[in-house]
Amino acid sequence: MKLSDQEMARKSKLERLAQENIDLFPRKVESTHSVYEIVAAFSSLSSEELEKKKEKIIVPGRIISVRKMGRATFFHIMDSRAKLQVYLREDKVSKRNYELFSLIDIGDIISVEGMLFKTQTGELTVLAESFTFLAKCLHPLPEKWHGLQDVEIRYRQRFLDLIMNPEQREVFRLRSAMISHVRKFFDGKGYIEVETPMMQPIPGGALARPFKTFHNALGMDLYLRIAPELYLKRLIVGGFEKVYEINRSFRNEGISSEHNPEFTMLEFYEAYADYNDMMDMTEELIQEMSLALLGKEEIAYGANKISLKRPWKRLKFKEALTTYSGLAPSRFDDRAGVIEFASTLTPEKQAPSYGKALDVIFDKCVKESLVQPTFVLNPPKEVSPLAKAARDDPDEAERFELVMGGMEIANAFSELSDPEEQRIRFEEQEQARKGGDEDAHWIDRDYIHALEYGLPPTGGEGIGIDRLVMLFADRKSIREVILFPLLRQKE
RNA sequence: GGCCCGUUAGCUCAACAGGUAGAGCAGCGGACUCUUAAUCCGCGGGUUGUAGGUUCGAGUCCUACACGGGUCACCA
Repeated sequence: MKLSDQEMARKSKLERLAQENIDLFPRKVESTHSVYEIVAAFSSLSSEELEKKKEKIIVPGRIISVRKMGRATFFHIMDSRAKLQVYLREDKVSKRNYELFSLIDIGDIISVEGMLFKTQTGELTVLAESFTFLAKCLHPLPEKWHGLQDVEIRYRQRFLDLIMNPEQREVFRLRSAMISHVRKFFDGKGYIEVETPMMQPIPGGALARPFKTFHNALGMDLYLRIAPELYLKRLIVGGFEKVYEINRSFRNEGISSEHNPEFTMLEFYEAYADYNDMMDMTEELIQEMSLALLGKEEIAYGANKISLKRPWKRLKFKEALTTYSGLAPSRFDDRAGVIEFASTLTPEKQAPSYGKALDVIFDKCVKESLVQPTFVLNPPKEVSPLAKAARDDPDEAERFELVMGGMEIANAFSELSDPEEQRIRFEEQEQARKGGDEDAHWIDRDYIHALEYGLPPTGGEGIGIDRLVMLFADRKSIREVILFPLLRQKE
């Protein structure tokens, strides 16, 4: 790897530091505060108050800017949440140490010991008495004014993105807070958090293509899970009334601004509940989350404002089709015509049936129109092999999809609990699979066996956490809310 | 996978119609003890994504490839 002139300069400074007998990789640094803690605790104090306090602090951080003026230097250090100015004077730190400081570059990590004061412009600043070298940054940092813009570098070298772009750090801080909120919410309702297999002999719980792997010792094919659903329902059979899991699922499909091959899903199941209860709980969870983390019930998403005020719109799947698809309601009576129409939307794959065709039309023509949170109720049963049939129509499923900002955020149903019907539905899926539908559900006999021990009436739901973060953080690409999104290998 | 767009110094970007690749920041040297996009003086830094082609001459035109973005398809 060829070094640039700037990298050579940094490397030679590192060597000179080594010659000065400075520990280049110290094991531990004592500190009294983080940068953020200092800013939070002392910013509001006046010069006089700081003077009186004589607070001596030791604070570590990364140098992000330097302004040298002869025998004095101002620079800023930062931590993940704040930055702090340091004032370094030759007469305070000794001539030798002041010269040593010239071996330190923007990007290096140091700790500074000194007293706090305020400059003439009122900025909280550390008057340094000494500094300790903690780590060398061997590459120049991106430009201070524009930061790092190149999306490819931002994703491939996320650490650089995080160093340079504070708003990006905030996205991931928000993501973390959202996940904490989810846990608090369910723990508070008496749910227990569980972990179910990510490697499964039969990938179930959703209609999607899996990643395949192999266990050497057992000589056994395994699949990365496409959903935790069937295992969570086994736990309901086992007697846990309320379970949730928040973790990764994997789908071997296209990558887009709404799809990453591995993504984080919240799934929760509650015995003696149905999909109506799930709707109430979803509204409550997301609305409270917004109030708690964003301080409001309305979120800005691109040019749109999304109101999370309850209750949210509830719309029958068929109504959604007739209202938003642009097709006259009467056209939906012509089953062959609907299949024909759906096929024009997906020329590479003919919709094999009426239910599938309706689903295609919903995806292509309806979803993007639903910006405000909308529960789309009762989609075709045939695309919902794990849901109970609707109470008033045997062709519909007792299921909803929550659509928001044009994206599907959640999917829930009153769980199918009749083992015999489940077996028939699996067999129908098997037929579709044989007919070339690679996404059709596999037959999971062990799951049917579990159902035979009795699954109580159960409501269950999955929420796409990444997409929810996109909405809360106002990001248009799922890669912006996943720390390390999958990219093609370079070279 | 199809189509469109992009790839120039460490970073952010210029370079008209094909005619010696530039700027700001960053870096290096110098001046400067309240600066904060510090300021002032000087200097270095490029296989223009890769490989070919057209041309007297290619960052610029053509072809292929790589990577990224967008979009459609596939898919939640």
